[in-house]
Amino acid sequence: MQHKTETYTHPQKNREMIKKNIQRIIQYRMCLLKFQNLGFDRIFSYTLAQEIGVSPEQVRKDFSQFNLRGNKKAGYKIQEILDSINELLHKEDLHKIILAGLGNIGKALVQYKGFINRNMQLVAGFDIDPAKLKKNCRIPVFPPDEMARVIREEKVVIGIIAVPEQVAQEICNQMVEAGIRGILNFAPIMLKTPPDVTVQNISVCNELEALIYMTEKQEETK
Amino acid sequence: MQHKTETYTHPQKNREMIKKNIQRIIQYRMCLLKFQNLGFDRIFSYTLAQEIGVSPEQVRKDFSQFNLRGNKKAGYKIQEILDSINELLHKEDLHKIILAGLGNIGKALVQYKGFINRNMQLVAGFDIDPAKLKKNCRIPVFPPDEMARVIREEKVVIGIIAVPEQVAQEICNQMVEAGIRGILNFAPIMLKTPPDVTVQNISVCNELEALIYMTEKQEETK
DNA sequence: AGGGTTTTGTTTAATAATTAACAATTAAAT
DNA sequence: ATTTAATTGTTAATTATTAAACAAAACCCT
Ligand SMILES: NC(=O)c1ccc[n+]([C@@H]2O[C@H](COP(=O)([O-])OP(=O)(O)OC[C@H]3O[C@@H](n4cnc5c(N)ncnc54)[C@H](O)[C@@H]3O)[C@@H](O)[C@H]2O)c1
Ligand SMILES: NC(=O)c1ccc[n+]([C@@H]2O[C@H](COP(=O)([O-])OP(=O)(O)OC[C@H]3O[C@@H](n4cnc5c(N)ncnc54)[C@H](O)[C@@H]3O)[C@@H](O)[C@H]2O)c1
Repeated sequence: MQHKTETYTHPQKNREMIKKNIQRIIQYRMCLLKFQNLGFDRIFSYTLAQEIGVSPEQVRKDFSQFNLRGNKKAGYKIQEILDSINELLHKEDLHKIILAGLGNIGKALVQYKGFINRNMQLVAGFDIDPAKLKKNCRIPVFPPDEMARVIREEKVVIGIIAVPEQVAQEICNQMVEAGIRGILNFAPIMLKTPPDVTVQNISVCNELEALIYMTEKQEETK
Repeated sequence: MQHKTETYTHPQKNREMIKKNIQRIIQYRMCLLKFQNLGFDRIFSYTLAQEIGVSPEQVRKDFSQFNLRGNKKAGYKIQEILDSINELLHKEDLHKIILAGLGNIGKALVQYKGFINRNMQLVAGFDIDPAKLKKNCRIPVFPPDEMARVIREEKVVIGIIAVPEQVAQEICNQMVEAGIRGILNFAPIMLKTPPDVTVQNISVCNELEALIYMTEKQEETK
C-alpha cells in the first residue's frame, strides 16, 4: 500500500478546539441557571470553576475569549452572562432538527421534553419501517426518500442519526446531500462527511468501556 | 463570599488524560474490526489515522503508550492489536451494569442489543414507578431502596443514571454509597462524587447546541 | 471620602499534547 | 543474497492548553 508522504495537516483541529470551548460555555450556562434558581444573582469564577471541575483561571479565560465580562470585586452578573451566552448560541431562534430512525433511541428522543426549553425542536422523523409511519407520534414521520424534500422545505441544518449501523453512512450521505450541516450520530461508526459538515458521535458503549477501564485501573493501583 | 486562596490543583486532570487516550484506543478497535471484516489482516498507522481523523504519529504514539506493537514495514497485525486491546479493556470478563430509571432512555438501553457483543450486561434496573416493575422487561427491575442490596450481591461497579434531573444526585449518592465506582450520567446536571468515582456525562442537548453553534459559525464566516 | 480587600482580566510561565523527524528494521523485489 | 522501499517507534520540536501571577478596578466598610 502506497501512502502520501507530504506533511500531514489537520483541518479539523481548529474546529475541535472551538467545539471544546463552546461545550464548556454550555456547561457554564447550566451551572449559572442552577445558581440563579438558588436565588443568586452574581457568581465568581471560583464558584463556577469548582462546580464544573476546572480552574477559576480557565473560567475567566473562557469568558474572556467569548467576551463575557464580569465586574472586578463583584464577579459575574448571572443574568447578564446568561443573556450573552444565549445570544452567542443564537437562542433567540428556534432550531429545527430532523431525526432518522425511530427505533429505541429515536423514540426516546421524540418523547424527550427537554428540547423545547432550549429552543430546539424535532420537526420530522424518517423511518423505513411502515409501522413507524402510522404510529401516532409527536412528530410527523416520513419514509426516508422524502428526507431531501423535508430538509429543503423546512430549511433544517441539523440531523440526528439513530438508524442501524449498516445504513448509517447511507443516511448520512442523504442528509448531507440535502443540506444538513451538523449531525449527531448514535450509530457506532465513524461517518465520512465533507469537511464543512460537523459530526458529533454519542457512543454509550464506548463511554461505558472507558468507565470500566478507569475503575479497573484504579482498583489495580490501589 | 470568602474563597480559598491557596494554589488550585486539579486532581481530575491526569484522569481526564487517561480517559481521553483510552477512548481513542476504543475508537481504533472499532476501526480495526471494520477492516478485519473487510478481509484485511494488517493495517498501517496511516490508514487508521485517516479513518478516525487523527495523525498517523498520534496512532503510533497511542499504540506505543499502551504497548501495542507493530511490525516495521508491515504495519500492525489487526488480530494481534485487537487481542491486546481486549486484554487491556479486560474483555475476557463480563462487565455487569445497573440502570437507574426505566423511562424513555432507560427503556432504549434495556432494548439495546449491542452490549452483549462487547461483554457488557445490564443486570438490574431500578425505578420508583410501580408500573415499571411489573413490566415484562429483559432485566429484573426493583424499587430504588433495593439498589444497595443488588449492587453488593451482584458486585456491580458501573451504573447508568437515567432518572429525572431532580433525583439524579440522590440516586448517584446511593450508588456511590453502595459501591459503584463509575457512572454514566444522562441527567443534565454535574454530579458531585468522591474523587475516586469516575463520571461520564452524556448530554444530547449540549451536543446539539454545540453542533448548532458550529454550523452557524461556519455560515457566518462563509 | 478613602483605604483595604477582593476579584477580574490579561500577560507570562508552565505543562501537556501533538506533530515532525529520523534512525532502526524488515518485508518484498530482484 | 542483496538491495530497495516503506513503516514503525522513539526522540526532539512545536504547538496548544492550562495555570500562575499580578496589575487594575471597584465594592465595601469605616
Ligand atoms: N438503543 C440504545 O440504547 C443504543 C445504544 C447505543 C447505540 N445505539 C445505536 O443507535 C442506533 C439506533 O439504535 P436503536 O436501538 O434505536 O435501534 P433500532 O433497531 O431500535 O432502531 C433503528 C430504527 O431505524 C429504522 N431504519 C432502518 N433502516 C432505515 C433506513 N434506511 N432509513 C430510515 N430508518 C431506518 C428501523 O426501522 C428502526 O426503527 C444504532 O446504530 C445503535 O447501534 C443504540
Ligand atoms: N429522553 C431523552 O431523549 C433524553 C435526552 C437527553 C437527556 N435526557 C435525560 O435523561 C434522564 C431520563 O430521561 P427520560 O426521558 O428517560 O425521562 P423519563 O421521565 O421518561 O424517565 C425517568 C424514569 O425515572 C424514574 N424515576 C423517577 N424518580 C426515580 C427515583 N427516585 N428512583 C428511580 N427511578 C426514578 C421514573 O419513574 C421514570 O421511569 C433525564 O434526566 C433527562 O433529562 C433524556
